[in-house]
Amino acid sequence: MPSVIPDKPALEGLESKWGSAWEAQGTYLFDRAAAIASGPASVFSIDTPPPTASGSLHIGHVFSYTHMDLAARYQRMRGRNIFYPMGWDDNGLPTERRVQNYYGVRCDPTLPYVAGFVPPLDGGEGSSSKAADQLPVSRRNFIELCERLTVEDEKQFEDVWRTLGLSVDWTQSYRTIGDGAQRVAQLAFLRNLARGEAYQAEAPTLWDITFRTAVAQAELEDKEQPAAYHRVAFTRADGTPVFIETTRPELLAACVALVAHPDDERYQHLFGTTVTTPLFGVEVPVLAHHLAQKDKGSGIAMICTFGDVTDVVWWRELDLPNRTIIGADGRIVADAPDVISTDVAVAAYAQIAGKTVFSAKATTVEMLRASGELIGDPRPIVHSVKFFEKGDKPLEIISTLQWYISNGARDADLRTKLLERGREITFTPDHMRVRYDNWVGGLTGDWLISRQRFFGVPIPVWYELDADGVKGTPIVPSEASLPVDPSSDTAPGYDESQRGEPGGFAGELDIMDTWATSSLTPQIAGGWESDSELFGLVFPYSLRSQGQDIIRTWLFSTVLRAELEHGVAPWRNAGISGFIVDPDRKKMSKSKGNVVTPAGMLETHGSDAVRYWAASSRLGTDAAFDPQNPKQIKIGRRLAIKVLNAAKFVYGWPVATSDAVTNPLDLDMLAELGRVVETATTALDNFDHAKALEATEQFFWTFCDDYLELVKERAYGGTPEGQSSALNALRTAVDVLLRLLAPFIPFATEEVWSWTHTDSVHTAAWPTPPVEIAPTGLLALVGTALIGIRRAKTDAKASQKTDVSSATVHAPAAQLALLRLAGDDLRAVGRIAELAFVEGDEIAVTDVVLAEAPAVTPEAAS
RNA sequence: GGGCGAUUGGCGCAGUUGGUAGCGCGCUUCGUUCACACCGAAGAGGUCGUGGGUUCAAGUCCCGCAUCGCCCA
Repeated sequence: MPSVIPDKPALEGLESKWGSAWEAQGTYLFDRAAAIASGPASVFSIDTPPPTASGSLHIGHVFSYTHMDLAARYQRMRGRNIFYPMGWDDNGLPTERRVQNYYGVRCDPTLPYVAGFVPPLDGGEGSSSKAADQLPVSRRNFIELCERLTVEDEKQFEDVWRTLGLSVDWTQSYRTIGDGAQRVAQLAFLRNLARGEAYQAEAPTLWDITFRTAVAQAELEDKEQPAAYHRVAFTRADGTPVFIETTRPELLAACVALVAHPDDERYQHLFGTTVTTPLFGVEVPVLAHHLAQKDKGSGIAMICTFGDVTDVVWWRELDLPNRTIIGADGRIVADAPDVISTDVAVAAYAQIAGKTVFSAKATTVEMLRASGELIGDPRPIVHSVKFFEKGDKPLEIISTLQWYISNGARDADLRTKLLERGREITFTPDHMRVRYDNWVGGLTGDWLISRQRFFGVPIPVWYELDADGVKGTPIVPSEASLPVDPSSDTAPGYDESQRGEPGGFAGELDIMDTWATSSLTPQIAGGWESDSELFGLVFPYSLRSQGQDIIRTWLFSTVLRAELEHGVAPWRNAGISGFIVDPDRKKMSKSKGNVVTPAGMLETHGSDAVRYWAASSRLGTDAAFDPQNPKQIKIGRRLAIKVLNAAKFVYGWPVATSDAVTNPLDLDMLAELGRVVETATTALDNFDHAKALEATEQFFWTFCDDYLELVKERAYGGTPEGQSSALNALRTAVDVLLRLLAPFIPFATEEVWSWTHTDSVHTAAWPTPPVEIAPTGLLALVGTALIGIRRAKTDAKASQKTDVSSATVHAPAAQLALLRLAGDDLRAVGRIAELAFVEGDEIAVTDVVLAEAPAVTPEAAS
C-alpha cells in the first residue's frame, strides 16, 4: 500500500526513514543472479576510492562521492546491475599517527607482546602527541590498537555515507588492512616478483627521518625553504684554491667529486684533474655534466652522497663511489668513510659524528671558518627542497635495501603500454588525462613500495641465512598460505627455532606502501583469485570516480597493477571531480584550517540539499563553498521542498476516469518534458550530471509556476474531457519528474514516490518521453502571454487574483493560432472575462482592464 | 621553468557544430497565506580579462599578453 500523504510534507527525518527502508529492502544490493543471467555487459561496476579511515571526512569527499553516486543511481534506473562497493583505507602512516595520539603509545618492535594491554589514553588528541610522552608498546599491541580504532572510525564514516544517501551495497565493503585485501596485495606482489616486476635493490632512497621510512616519488612535495650558500675552498694539487658554493657544508665528508657544466669556460682546465676537500683532505675528481648549472652559485658544485636528487643522478651517471654519512635517524653516522684517514681528518669527522644535520652544519661551518676555508659569510637564499607530503623535515637521501615495482620509468615498453591504457580510458573531463600522461612521462625511478613501518600489509618474503647469518635468497610463501606475516609466521620448510640463526631464515620486516594495496581496489572488491565468477562480472570496471589530487598516486598505480597483472585498463571510464575552494578561492585543506565537516552540513541543511550542491558542479570543475552562506545548498533545499509540495498538490486532485491526454497545452507540456528526458539522458550518459540537473530543474519550475497555475481551474472543474486531460498530464509529469530527479534528491523523491507506489523510485525504470510528439512551443508561448497579463496586474499594484474584465493578446498568425488553443486556461489563470486574440508583430498583452480600480487597501480587493 | 585549467551582470555559473548574451542567488518594486513565506509576480543590471588575426559575422576559431588556480620541475 502506498503511504499516506502528510498534511505538511517536510524534509526532516527523511534520511533516517528511507535509509533504514532501503537497508531493510536491500534496494542497493548487487544482484549477482541477475548479473549472471544477463552477462557482464549488464553490470555497471564502480571502483570506489577508499577514504583514509583515520582521517576525517571533509566536504570535498561529499562532493566527489556524490558525483559517483549520481552515476550509480542513474545506471541502476537504466536497468544495469550495479556493483557499488565501499572500502576503507585503514593501513598506513596516517592511522599510526592517529593511534599514537589517541592512545598515547608508540611502536617499538623490540618489545614483547603484552596480553590485555590497556593504553594510557583513550581518546587523546594533540597534546599527547609528543614522542617522549608516548608509552612504547610491542608491534602486535600497536597493531591491535590500530585495528580497534579504525573499526570505530569506519563506523562513523559509514554513518555519514548512509546519511548522504550513497547507494552503496554495504555487504561488499572491504578494508585495506583486512585479510582479503592483504591476501590480494601479497598475491599480486608475488606474481610481480615471479615475473620480475618486483625486485629488491640497494639504492639511494628518499628517506623521512621523522617517520624513519622510505617514501616514493608520488609522495613528494616541494617546499620553499630558506638556506644559505657557503663559499668553500677546495685545493688543487698545486695549492691553488677552487671555490664552490654549497647549501649543505655538513655533507663535505660525503663529497665524492666536483662538477661543472661541460661548456663552462671557467672550469675547462680543471676537468680531468683532482682537488682535495677542505677539513677532510680527500682527493676527488673534477668532472663535467650537463646538469651542472653555470649560473648557480659559482657554477661548480660538489657532489655528495647524497645531498639531493641531482647528486643521485650524478652519482649514477658519473659512476662515483658511495660515501653516505647520514643514517636512518638523520644523524651523522659514527664511522667516517674509509677515505677519511689522516689524523686531522678523522678528528674533524669526530666533531660531527652523531650530530643532527642541523648541528653538524654549524660545526662544519665553525671548523671551516677556523681553517680559513670558508670564504666570507654565508649568503642567504630561498630554494625548493623535497619533503615527504606528510612530513615536516626535509627528506634526506640514504642508501638502503628496498623493494621496488617496475612502473615504466626504466622500461620504455611498459611506459608505452601505460600511456596506451590511459588512452583506452574515457576521462571526464578529457583534459585530466594530460595529468596522467605527464606523470607517466615524468617518472624518474621505479616504484618504491617497502616502508619501514608497522601497520600495513607485510611484504611476504623470508630470506635464507647462510652459515655466517648473512641474508641470501628470498623465500616466498605458497599462494594458498596467504596472507602471511613473515615477522611471526615461519618460513616454509623451516622451524620457528631457526629464525635469525645461521643456516636458518629471517623474516622481512618491512611492510608495503599503502598505495601498493589500494592500487588493487578493483581486484580486492571484485574477488580476484577468490571469486572468479564475481571478478568476471565486474572487471574491468565501468567507472573509477575520484578527485583530481590523486591521479599520480591512486589512478596511476591502479592502471599499473592492472596492466602488470591483467594486461588491460582497469576501467572504461574515469570521472575526475574537482576540489572545493573557500570563498577566497583557496583550496580547502586541513592545514589551512578552512575545512568544513560534512555531518553538520547534512544535519543542518538535509542530505538532498547538500547533494544538490555537489551535483550542480560538473566533473573536473572546482566548486566554491562558503560554509557561512551555502547558497547552492539552500537552493537545493528549496527544490526538494518544492517537489514535496508540488506533488502533494497534484495528488490532491482525484485520479482521472479516463487516461487520455487530449488538451493541446497538456500535450505540449508532456512533449517538452520528453525533450528534457532526452537531454538529461544524453547528459548522464556522458557523466554530465550538472546539465541533466539543470535541464530537469528548469522544467520543473516552469511546470510549477506556469503550467500548474494554468491548468489549476481545469483540474478543479472544467469539462470532463478537459479535466481528465489535465489530471492525467499532471500525474504523468510528476511521475517522470520524480524519476529524473531521483539521483539528485533521492530522499524527497522517494518520499513522494511512496505516496503512489509500493516499490522504490530508485529501482524504477529511467523515464522515456511520455508522448511521441514534438513540442509545438505552446507552453512557452502561453508563458510569455502569462507574463504580459501578470505584468499588467503588477504595474497596477494589484493582486494576481484580481479579476480582469477584458484583455487582448497579440501575436503573429501562427503563434496566435496556437495561443487560441490555450485560451480557456489563459482566461482562467488571469481571471479574464473577455480575452480577444489579434494578429500582431510580436507577442503582447494589451488593453488589460481590471474589473475594479486598483485596490486602495488590500482588503478592498477581496 | 614546463603543463593544464579558468577569466561572461555585485556573487556563483551556463553558453553545444561561430549568427548582435542566458540561469540562479542577491537587489528593487509589488503581491500573497484555499500546494509551498524554506512563497509568488514583475523589473533593473553585462563594451563576455586584454591586444591582434581569420570571417559577411567571434563569448565561441587562431596567435600574443595579463591575472588567478592546480599539477609537475
